[in-house]
Amino acid sequence: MMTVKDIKDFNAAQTLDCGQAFRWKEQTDGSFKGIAYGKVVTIKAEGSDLIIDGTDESDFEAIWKKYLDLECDYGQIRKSLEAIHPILKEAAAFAPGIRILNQEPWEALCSFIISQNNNIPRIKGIVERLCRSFGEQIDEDCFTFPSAERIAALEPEELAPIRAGFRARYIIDGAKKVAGGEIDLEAIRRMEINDARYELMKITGVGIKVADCTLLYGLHRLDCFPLDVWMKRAMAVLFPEMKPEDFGEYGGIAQQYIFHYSRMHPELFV
DNA sequence: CGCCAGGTTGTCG
DNA sequence: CGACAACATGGC
Repeated sequence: MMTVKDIKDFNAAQTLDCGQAFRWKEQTDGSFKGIAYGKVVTIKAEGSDLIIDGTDESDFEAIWKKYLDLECDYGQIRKSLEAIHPILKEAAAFAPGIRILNQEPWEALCSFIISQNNNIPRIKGIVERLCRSFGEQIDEDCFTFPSAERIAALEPEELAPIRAGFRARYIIDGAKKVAGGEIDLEAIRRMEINDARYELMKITGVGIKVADCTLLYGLHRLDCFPLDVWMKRAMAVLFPEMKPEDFGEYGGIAQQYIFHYSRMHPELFV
């Protein structure tokens, strides 16, 4: 158990249930239980403190501090974003505790391949079955996200039980290219943004949007601004005069504020 | 039943 | 080049 005192600009629900990650489950007490980097933890806020159950100082320093992006000054970033547009200011004020997670790159890539033409509850279900079927069991009812190597060895029919539909062969193609070294996610992390996109789009089933989600959520490229159906609506209705690049080096964080704000206010788009 | 969901692909004109 | 159906699956 670890307590992080006096934490600012972080809210577990806003961060873990805003559509950037698909494996965190809200518990009856309002905490969130999840798995990353092979470890299971439960995260909750108590007043201005952040409590992480199932970890210790060493794992916190090695994993969770980075995973939750606690080293980044979101107060400062939010202030700079708020100056860009009044509606962005409103969206940021609506969920000021959102942070962009540092997810495992392959998990982010695979999860967003699954996300295409799909809805969030069903994405969560497919990811859950994927982990339960092919991940490593950590404890009762807890499984890791299966490695690219594990998935690369499967035939499409073996993925049928997770009910990913037409995405099954995309998942396997991605796994083969990552496991085989044809695509080096850590090298992509440091590439110029368009080269990075081009590399990821060598995978069948990865277009610009899945590439940008992988870059933002898996490789922490905060300037990536993924445009899904919600963001396209939001841009057309709320920011008609703006383009993604106008949101600057922290556009990805702006995108997450806007995405969450839009999903919580569907009446804006009827 | 038809439409939609954090899209992408292949195929037309 | 741009438009558009098809792609599995499940909820409404």
